[in-house]
Order: sequence, then structure tokens, then C-alpha cells
Amino acid sequence: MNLFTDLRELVIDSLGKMAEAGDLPVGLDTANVAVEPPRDAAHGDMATNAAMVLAKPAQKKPRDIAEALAEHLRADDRIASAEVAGPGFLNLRLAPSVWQGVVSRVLAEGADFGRSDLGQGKRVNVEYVSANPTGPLHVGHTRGAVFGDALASLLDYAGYDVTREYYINDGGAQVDVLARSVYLRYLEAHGQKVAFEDGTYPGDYLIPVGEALKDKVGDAYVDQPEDVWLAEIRDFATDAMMDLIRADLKALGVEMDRFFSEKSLYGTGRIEAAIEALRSKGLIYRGVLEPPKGKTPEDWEPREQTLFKSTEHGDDVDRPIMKSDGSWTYFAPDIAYHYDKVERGYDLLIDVFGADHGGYVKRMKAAVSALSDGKVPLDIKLTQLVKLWKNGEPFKMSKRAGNFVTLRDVVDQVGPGVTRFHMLTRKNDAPLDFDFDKVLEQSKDNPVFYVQYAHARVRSVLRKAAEAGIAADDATLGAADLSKLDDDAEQAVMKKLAEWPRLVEIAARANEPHRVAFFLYELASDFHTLWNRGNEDTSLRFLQEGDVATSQAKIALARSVAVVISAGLGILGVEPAEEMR
RNA sequence: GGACCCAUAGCUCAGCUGGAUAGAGCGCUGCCCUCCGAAGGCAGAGGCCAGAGGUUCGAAUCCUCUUGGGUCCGCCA
Repeated sequence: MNLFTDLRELVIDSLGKMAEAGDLPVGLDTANVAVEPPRDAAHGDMATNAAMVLAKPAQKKPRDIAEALAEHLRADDRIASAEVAGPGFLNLRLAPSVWQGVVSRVLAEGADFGRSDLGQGKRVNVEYVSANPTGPLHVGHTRGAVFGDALASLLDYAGYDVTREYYINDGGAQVDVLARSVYLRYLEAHGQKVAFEDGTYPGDYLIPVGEALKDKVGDAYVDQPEDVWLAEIRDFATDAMMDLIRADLKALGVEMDRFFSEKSLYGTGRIEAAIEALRSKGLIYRGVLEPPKGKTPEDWEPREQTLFKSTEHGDDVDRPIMKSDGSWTYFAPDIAYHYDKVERGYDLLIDVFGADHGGYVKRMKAAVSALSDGKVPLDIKLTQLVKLWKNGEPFKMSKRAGNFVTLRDVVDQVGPGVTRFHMLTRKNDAPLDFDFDKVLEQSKDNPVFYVQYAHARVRSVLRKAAEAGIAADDATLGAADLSKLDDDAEQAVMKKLAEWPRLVEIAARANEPHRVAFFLYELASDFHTLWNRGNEDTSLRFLQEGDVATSQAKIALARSVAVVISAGLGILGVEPAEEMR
């Protein structure tokens, strides 16, 4: 449950009573009535726009409605005051006991405080990472992995039934390139000198794969033509790469529920079935595309191709699904893959792509719309580039991988928690700076540290309480006399705690896990402010010598902060810190 | 030529799907640590929300156009 929805119910109920009493027309649409914390705390604890939203349909002055509504609300013992302000806002002040009740709830519900039934158990599939199985994950994948994973956790917390899924692109030409590259390493393992030409992967990470292949098949493939070894090495190599990728993901703390192989779509009739599904809706035809205007490729010549009429579902041009040689374009298995997801009965699909795939959003949405008859929404989230910095300079290169910085390079240097949190300190569609030095800095300008420090301070309080012999288990704290928490700084923390369940729903609705990271920063900030006030005003310190009851009330507040921070970090996939060193 | 993303304080960025006087960190200015909770704290200055129209009680937020930046654009995945 959440305080804001509670109060909104109160407002809606009151509006209903006004209608009964004839003060309002019956049957007004209250969907747009909101109860929100005002931006300016001087306006009170809560504000509702009910009067302004209803003024027009009710044909009454907003301020008159607001005044009448205020009368009803004042009768509720949670409402300390209700004042009409501005064009017709109704500003509410809540009884202190309401805020104190938030602490009780946090202690009673623990990590579940903030959980929502927004998703109503709907099944959602979140597809993320989906990197080609041709090498280790790099920083771009890392951001997508962190974002997708946090989004999945957020949706789970908001009441969805979530599947985390990875699409393995093991069906295209790039895995042939991988196989040839591994073959070169295999020859190398046999003592041959080889040259890595353009179109092969020169990264060191394939050396052990070549050696492993030698251990497995001996010299069976040495000096053999490609058609002897290509298929087998392809399987061997992609398996090895997926082991590598799985290990990378594990190092970051990402665990997929399912890996879906593109290859499994070929030769099994599944692509054909998906295309047939589109054909039955009249969306497949033979045709010739116009050249892109203003930028005609030099070797352009009109060709008849098999096309998907994606324009019928919001795309700008129809898209080819078959090459002129009769083989599938990459888009065809993508359609089949999403068809499979639709057939598996998900209520909602989410794809997390890198920003360079932005051009494929419309056609993918068109495909899902067509395949599900518009019943299954597909949301596609793009993650922007990560710019790496070290010592104030752009940071590039990784000897191991060839020419890019790997996930391992990052995680090994700063740890998974710092990596994950920092990757979520920007909106997904904004570019992100990642500075290896700054993310480890222990100062206020580092959000990761700032949030962890708040949690560590609470743990420190609890340890000191134990040393002082003060009972501070959650049950005891929950029974403490919270009416002692009456200072503004304490109230500010309680109000922030009260926002947590609401924030979860807002973030989940928008599919924006970064909001959780920003919220945690704000909560930490309010907590640090309270802590700092204790420097000058000792009555605000959490441990009050000789006064167990007051201490327990204050510890209860601190503990609540830790519970919510811990829950939020859990969504982000970050371990809360017990202490800072 | 077209599509998508973006434009908010000197800098880096939030802004709760339309709410009241637009926020945070850094930087800047001023004050505050013998010790008791300072890997800092408090206060202040700083804005035509790129520009112009529109929608309405009300716009940084929604629509259109313009300007400026990024990504992408038939037989590569």
C-alpha cells in the first residue's frame, strides 16, 4: 500500500459524497484527479488538482469545489489542514502520525515496502544484451546489460512476471568469420605462422579457443579445406564465446532466464511459419523499393524482392525479408524470434538495443503489431554510448580484445556494484561518461559513494546500539514511540520514505530504472542532512544516552532508511555496504 | 532527402507522462572544524527551459514549424 494512493482514494470518496449531496454532478470522470507532493514544501504535504480538473464538466468555479472538498477532507483524522490555494489547488497537511506510520510500515514490511501490484502478474519479456557471440562483452553491452537487468528487477518489484532473455545471433555470417578466426588460432596452436586479414577477429581471446580446439581434434583440420571444418568449428567457437559471455554477465551479476538461439530458427520451418503468419494477413508481397532519397548508393539498381508491408503498421517504408539470392535477410529471423515471443503468451515485450540500432525500432514494432494483431505492445529502449575516461583523458584499447574496452576491464577495476550504479546515473537515452577514477572517489559528488555511505552510517548506528545494549531488532523498533520523531529534518526523511512506493510505480510505468538511482540519492541526501544536524544539535543524534525509548524511535527511522536503500539497491543489483573503508 | 534521439544554471545532468516561485552536483562568493558524529557543513549569486506559433484554467513537459548536435538509412548482422 502506498500513502499517495490511500489519499487519492480519500479524495475520490469525498468527491463521491459531494455528488450524493448534490454539490457535484453524478458520474464525473475522476481519472485525471491527482494527489501529489507539491514541488514547493511550503504548499504543504500533498496537493490535489481535483477542483480544477472537475470545474469544467461540473460547470462550477474551481475554488468553490475546492472549498467544499476541503470540508469533507478535514473530517478525516489523517488530514491536519486543507487550504485552497492558487487557481484551485487544495493543499493538504497531514497529521504527524501519518508520517510516523510510514516508519512502522517500513519496519513491518521490510524489503517488500514499495512492492506494487501495478503489473498484476502480467507476463513481460525483457530482452537485453543479445550481443553477437563473437567475443567478450564491451562497455556498450555493459550499459545495456545493467539497464536491462535493473529494468527487469524493477518490473518484478512492480508486480510483473518477468522473463530475462538473451537472443544469440548465431545464425549469420559473423559466426563464419568467427570460425575462420578460430581456425587461424588453431593453426597457430600447431606452430604455424598466420596472418589476420581484414574480416577476421584478431583479439587475443581466441588464442585459448584455438588451443582448446587442438586439444579436442588434434591435427584433423590442419591444411584441410574450409568445407571440412567450418560447420564444426562454428559450433565449437560460438559455444566457447557464449561461455565467455555468460562468465562476463556473471561477473556483472546478470543472470538470464533464457538464451534463445537464432540458429534454432533455421531449417526448422520456424522462419517460414512466421512469414506465413504475415502472409496470411496480406502483408507479404514481391516488389521493388525506391532508392533512399538524397543518398542513393552508387551501385543502386532496382531489384524485385520479397517485402513485408510494415508501412501498414507504422513503418516508413516496407522492408525486405529475403535477399535477391533467395536467402533470408537478418530481419526474417528477427521476425520469427518475436513471433515466438508472442506465441509464448507474453502480455508485454521489451527490447533493449544500443542506440546504433535505433533505425530498427519501427520495423520491429510493426512486425510485433502485425503478428499479435496489435494485442502485444513492444517497447524498445535504446541505450546511448558510454564514454570512458581515465586520468582526465579518454580511455580506449584493450589488449585482450583488440580494440575495445571490455566489460571485464571495467568490472575488474571498479567492481560490479559501482559499475552498475554508475551506469544508471543517467537516463538510458543520454550519453554517459564513465571515469574510472571518479566512480571510485569517496565524496559527495559521487552518487554511488553517497548512497552507500548513508547505508553504512545506519549500520554503524545499529552496531553502536548493540554495544550500548539497546534492543534494535525490527520488531522492537516497530513498537517504539515514534511520536518522538517531530523535527523537520526527521519529517523530511519520513516524507521521502513515503514516496518510495510511488516512485517504484512511476519508474516501472516509464520503464526507467534510473529513477530509482536518483531517488536513492535524494533519500541519502535527506538522511545525511539529518545526520549533520546532529553535529550541532545533539538531540537529533540517533543514540540518546540514557534514553532508550527516544533512541529506539530514532534508530527506527534510521533503520527504515537502510531498508529502503537496500531494497532500491537490490533493484539496481548493487550490494549495500556495511561500512566504508 | 528522410527517420529516430537530443537541446534546461558557466560545466555535467534531473524534472514524478500537463501543475503553483524550474531542481541537484561541480565551479563561483561568504561564513563554520581544539574536542564531543566534519572522507565536510551552512548560506548566497547564477535561467527568455534553443527559437516561433498552437492546444487549455495552466506547457520545460503535448502538437506544428525553424535552428543547432548525435545515430541511422536496399541484397551487413
